[in-house]
Amino acid sequence: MADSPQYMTIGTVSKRTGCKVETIRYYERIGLLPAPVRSLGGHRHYDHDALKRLNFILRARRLGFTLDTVRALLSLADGEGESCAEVEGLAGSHLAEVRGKLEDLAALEGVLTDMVARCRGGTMPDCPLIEALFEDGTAGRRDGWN
Amino acid sequence: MADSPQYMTIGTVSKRTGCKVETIRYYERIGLLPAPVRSLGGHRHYDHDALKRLNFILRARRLGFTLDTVRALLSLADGEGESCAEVEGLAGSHLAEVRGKLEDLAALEGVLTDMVARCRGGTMPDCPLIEALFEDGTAGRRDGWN
DNA sequence: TCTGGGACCTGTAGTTACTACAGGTTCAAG
DNA sequence: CTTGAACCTGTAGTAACTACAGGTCCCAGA
Repeated sequence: MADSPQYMTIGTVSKRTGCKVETIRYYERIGLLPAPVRSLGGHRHYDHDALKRLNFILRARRLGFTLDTVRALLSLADGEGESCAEVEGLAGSHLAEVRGKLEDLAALEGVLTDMVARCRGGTMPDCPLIEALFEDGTAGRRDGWN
Repeated sequence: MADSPQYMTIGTVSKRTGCKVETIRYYERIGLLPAPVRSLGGHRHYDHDALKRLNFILRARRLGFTLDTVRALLSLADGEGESCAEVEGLAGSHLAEVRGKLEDLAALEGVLTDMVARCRGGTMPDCPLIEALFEDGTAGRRDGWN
């Protein structure tokens, strides 16, 4: 509204969305954003729809959806498919995943808290935390954690 | 005890630890595991210390420590440093991270649950979940989520 | 003693979701 | 017309593995 009437440069879009310039180009490369029109010199010019679409992507990402799921969500939003039911399916299974991760993390937190607590006070070798890692004892329930 | 008296092949180690063969070789390549002795033909032969060390790594990974932190933990376990205090530092800051992620995930779960609930029943376009992603509304507090 | 095939070897490329260059071109203000 | 910030492409790096391809070794059974 206050910047430029008909188009935005990639830098402007970046500032408005908080998404880095390289990431915007990346989203275009992998086909999440359509290729925008270009200036004579080859600079990208974006319109408001592009901004809306990028914001959609960014919000979905913030909610933890993978880019593949975002792609699916976008094509549903674009009108392919029966929409609501499918969207609910995608969101539902993502939600299940999130709940699984929550459980794992909570368990992890417990074990770590324990370990750190046992550590308190010592300053010499034979650290109980190191020992705990060497001894057996199933801590944290499954892999896939970074 | 029941397998082979003096050495184990990489496959045996894999079965005993649940760690894939390729991952074991990977850990060796990046210097987390020492290079084992080799047979005349070039096959790796592991002893019990190697098994212990690998189990240490795997447990630390299950607790969500990064390989870099595991490396630090291992060198502390190997006797470099004052041990306990430093270990507590590493574990403590990891714990803080885990707690941060827990908070984020919990917030996420709330928003997703809401969205999915709002979706219930509909089968036509104008899905409220898609709408929610297009509209403004700060959902999920920070990035870094996959 | 020979042989078949499963286990092992190295080295490279793919995965996810970006980020960070290098080396060059364009745009717009002064 | 000149600067220099912003833009361009293309490639490589990040974490922590995983998955080949193409070849070699080992050992149990005949």
